[in-house]
Amino acid sequence: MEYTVNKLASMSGVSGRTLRYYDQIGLLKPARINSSGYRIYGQQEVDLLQQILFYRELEVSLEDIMEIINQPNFDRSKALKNHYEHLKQKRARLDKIMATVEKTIASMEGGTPMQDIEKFEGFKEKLIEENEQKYGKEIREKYGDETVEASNAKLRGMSQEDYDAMTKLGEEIMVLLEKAYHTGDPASAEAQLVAEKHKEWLMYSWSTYSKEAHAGLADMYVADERFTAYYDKAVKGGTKFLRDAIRIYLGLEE
Amino acid sequence: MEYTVNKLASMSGVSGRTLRYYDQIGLLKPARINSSGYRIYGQQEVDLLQQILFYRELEVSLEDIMEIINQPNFDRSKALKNHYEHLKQKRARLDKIMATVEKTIASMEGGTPMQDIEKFEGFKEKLIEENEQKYGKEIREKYGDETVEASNAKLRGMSQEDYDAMTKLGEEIMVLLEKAYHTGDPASAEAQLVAEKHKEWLMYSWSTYSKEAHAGLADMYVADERFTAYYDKAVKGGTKFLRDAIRIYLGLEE
DNA sequence: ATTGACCTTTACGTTGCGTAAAGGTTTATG
DNA sequence: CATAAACCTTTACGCAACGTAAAGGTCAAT
Repeated sequence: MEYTVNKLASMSGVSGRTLRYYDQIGLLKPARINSSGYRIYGQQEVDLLQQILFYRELEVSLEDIMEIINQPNFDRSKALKNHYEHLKQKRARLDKIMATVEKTIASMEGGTPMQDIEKFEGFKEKLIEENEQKYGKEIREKYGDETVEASNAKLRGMSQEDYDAMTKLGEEIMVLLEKAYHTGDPASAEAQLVAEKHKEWLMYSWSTYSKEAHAGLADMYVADERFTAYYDKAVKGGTKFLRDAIRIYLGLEE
Repeated sequence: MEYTVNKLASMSGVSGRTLRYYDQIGLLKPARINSSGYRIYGQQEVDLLQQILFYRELEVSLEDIMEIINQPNFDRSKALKNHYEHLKQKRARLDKIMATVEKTIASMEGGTPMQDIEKFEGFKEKLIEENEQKYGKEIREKYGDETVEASNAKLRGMSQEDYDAMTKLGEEIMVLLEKAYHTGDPASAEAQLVAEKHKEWLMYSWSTYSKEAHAGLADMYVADERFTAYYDKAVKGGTKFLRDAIRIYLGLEE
């Protein structure tokens, strides 16, 4: 039995375009081309197409399918295990997304305005990243992954009330920072108050607090333009001023 | 505070290209363009970008995000619920795929050659579809969804042994069909044997058997070119011959 | 004045086809 | 037997959300 494109197409449930495309990329060539230029497929091609569609169903890319079917002694088992890991990651990601969407819907039904939710989520992610930047590089080795993960977990699981309090504290810090900045002295009472509030603010997210971690974070604020931009919203140069105040507050300088 | 593209980019963790693209599609326009043609973003745009990225994280398409952020009284809750259903379907599909991959790997480790597995899966799907075509249209209403689902489940859960037996029987039918065809008579003993074997073959997949369903399936074979092509592999015209034999076997004709 | 670090626009590549458009071939019908 | 209907062909743009040059202005510093 021989089939033209659309015959094979309707037999197998794919489109004619798909078969021409498979021919084009060399995935499935017709058995021969007749005198009028028509593609003619035979039984072998039907079987091969079955194989291809099997892998395609599993979301294997056409490129990978080519490897699988073209190399006779290809390690299919290894390839599939590899593919399985991909799928697993994909599902884990999907699960996380779905959880967030669920939580978001719940918050909305609870009356929280959408804007706040977005900010909340966006901010939490930023904080986690902040943590990651600080801890990730130095502290992960020093204190182990558990400290970091615990901190991230604390953040992710933070209640709306805590978040509100934290946000308020954060805004307060910005106001106080601007005032303190105008004293011109990071050792001033005003500046030291900001440093203390900043520590308080940190406690919302950090599972454990240490002076060196706090000082390190302050340094990172100055080094990382994202944080510089954030604290400079209060006053230009505010980030550096904050760092100095913190270092004095921690007794690292005078 | 004002930011150029790459400033905002490194602040928010996206690329400059992304911001230019968002500008291009009208998702996020800069606050203004300076005299040199540079894009300048302000605080409002930073906040808006935060919002956009929040939804992007949830795998909402940029097109949908535009709707969400551009229409002030847009029903975000409804949109998110809708989106959640999408994600649910996606995960269900992923789960099915992963189950198949797992089963495939297990079979391979059990020593089953890959070819057989592929054929097995491909064939099962074909059978399920076959069931669906017949049952889906007529029987779902008559006998209810349960009959159909039971049948599909029976197929999907079929053991390798049953499958092998079924395959063998299927091949036997093809051979017998060709022989019977040459008698020229669908009422001949040979043809009636084919019809009986075909019923036997069906029993592997059907949860319940009825004459009318069998006759209906035979009609569908003739009507659907995929099945016509399949049975005509034995002999050209074999499908029609098979249908006639079955109808006589069932006592619907003489 | 030149270098280097920015910025700009234009445009092709990615994945797996869908969907015309323009034109030759085969089959069915009047 | 002519012509229409039903096939087949190739070429090529479109899709989502950017990545990645390429070619060329602008700005700050040396």
